[in-house]
Amino acid sequence: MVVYAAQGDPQKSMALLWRTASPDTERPGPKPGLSVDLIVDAAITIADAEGMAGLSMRAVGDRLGRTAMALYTYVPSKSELLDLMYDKALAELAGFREGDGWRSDTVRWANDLWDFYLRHPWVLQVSQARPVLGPHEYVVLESLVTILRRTGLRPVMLRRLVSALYSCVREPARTAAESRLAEKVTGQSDDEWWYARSAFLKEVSPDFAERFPTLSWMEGEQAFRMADETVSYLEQEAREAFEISLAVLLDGIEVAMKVE
Amino acid sequence: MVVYAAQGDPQKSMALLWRTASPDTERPGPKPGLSVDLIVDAAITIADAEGMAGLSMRAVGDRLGRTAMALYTYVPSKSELLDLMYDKALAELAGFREGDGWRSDTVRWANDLWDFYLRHPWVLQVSQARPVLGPHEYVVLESLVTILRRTGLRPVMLRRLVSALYSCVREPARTAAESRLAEKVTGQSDDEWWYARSAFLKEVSPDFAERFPTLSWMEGEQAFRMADETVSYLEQEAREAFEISLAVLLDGIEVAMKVE
DNA sequence: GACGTCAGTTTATGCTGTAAGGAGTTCGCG
DNA sequence: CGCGAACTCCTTACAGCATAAACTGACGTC
Repeated sequence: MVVYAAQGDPQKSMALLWRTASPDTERPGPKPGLSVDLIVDAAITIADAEGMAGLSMRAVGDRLGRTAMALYTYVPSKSELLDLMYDKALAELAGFREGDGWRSDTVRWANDLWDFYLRHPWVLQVSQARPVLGPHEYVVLESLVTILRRTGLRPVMLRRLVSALYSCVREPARTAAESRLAEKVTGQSDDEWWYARSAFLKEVSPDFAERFPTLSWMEGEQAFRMADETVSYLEQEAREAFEISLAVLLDGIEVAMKVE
Repeated sequence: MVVYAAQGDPQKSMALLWRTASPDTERPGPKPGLSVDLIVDAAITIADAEGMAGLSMRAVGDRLGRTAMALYTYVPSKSELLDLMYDKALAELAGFREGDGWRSDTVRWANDLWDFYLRHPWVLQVSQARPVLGPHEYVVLESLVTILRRTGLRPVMLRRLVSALYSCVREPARTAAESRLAEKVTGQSDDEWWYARSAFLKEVSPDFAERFPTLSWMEGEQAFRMADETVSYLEQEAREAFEISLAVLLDGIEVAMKVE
């Protein structure tokens, strides 16, 4: 399921994301036993392990030895919590350093992003429409734009390339990430799953080769689903789609540089 | 939220998807008042209008004048229903006819897919890991492979290109689709939303320009968010990302053709 | 008319996010 | 010191979700 950015008071959301609140003077009442960061960390741990479907306020509370309602002291709603999780996770990508040239740097940036998405598959379920406007989103963006600025292309073009680069990482990463999660949750590997299904495919459509001749031709010549031992065939395909899209996009940038 | 393919008995799922059941002899008991197709159509109508979040078994039942439980006579579970919805919606793309050349055909194919995703945004929430193995998925795939076969590229390369092409449509389409849905659900346009947020962005990070100099440079030179009247700025950007990715990918294919 | 089969309903269970209200702790102020 | 305000955290409650289980009543065949 897709999760949209929090719909609450924008001022408070932004203050929480950028951590500009905290007067932190001595105040009456019992000392806080939790903190926003503790809660966000617990939530990220759960989401990494169980996926977005396993992330409930009760689950986060349990992990911290509290009830679900205790969290609402620190965080106004689940959707704000998700924004905070998203931003905090992105902090992992904040350490990017520029290297030799724009092309190799872009490849490195894209690979870091790919790895990040596979570490935190749930991040891909946070909607990009109405994006989370947290600090680390901008840090990651700043890294990429800094790299690409060296191409000398104009800002208009750059903005489009940024979107295109994100696309070519995100979509295949989503497939790969969902594939891993499905294996964890169902206990069945992709390859097993595919093997079971494809048997029934022949049963249910015995004339498959006549109905889909070109498709059958394309699939027919491949070495038969020789998956590597640790990574499913489907995930390998996703990875290849990512690499080819990226390579072609980078070639396209070089062409654009010569034209301008 | 992402929705995974049905986990039930694979044989029954496949039979339902490919409609190979229906002995349809005269049987005792009351005449069925509904049918799988009626249910699937109702569900698609709801999902188109309200998004995946608005799609519940109760909602589908209500629309057909039945209770939620009545649906279970026809469909084993909600997740099977989703598979059926997915496949039936895809049937809209089944009429593709080949035209002049592989390049223009691919552009047309990609544009059809883009329009399709914007008509049925929820389709993008159906996971591609463990894909729905329904007939129309294969029809669409067959169309694309038939087009690309004319490039003369080898099957291994073709398979990668197919993935890459899907990626470059799906990810930006997802952003555009979610943007439209967010407008419908929240009643606030993307542009209004952005305007409200960006005000607080300056408040919460007054040193934005110093922290993110390159980003500020890139954004600074643009004509200030002059959105067209019907389509939000964010959606325009998504559309541009799609077009540029596609163009670059097609150029890449032409290069590959010369190399082989 | 009895019996088996099936459409569709009602009821119930265990989830979800979160609103409302209350209990108990700790501070500043008089 | 004592009081009230502020604060954390809890219990309870509600609406909505998918769906299991048991039931009702309609229909065809014997």
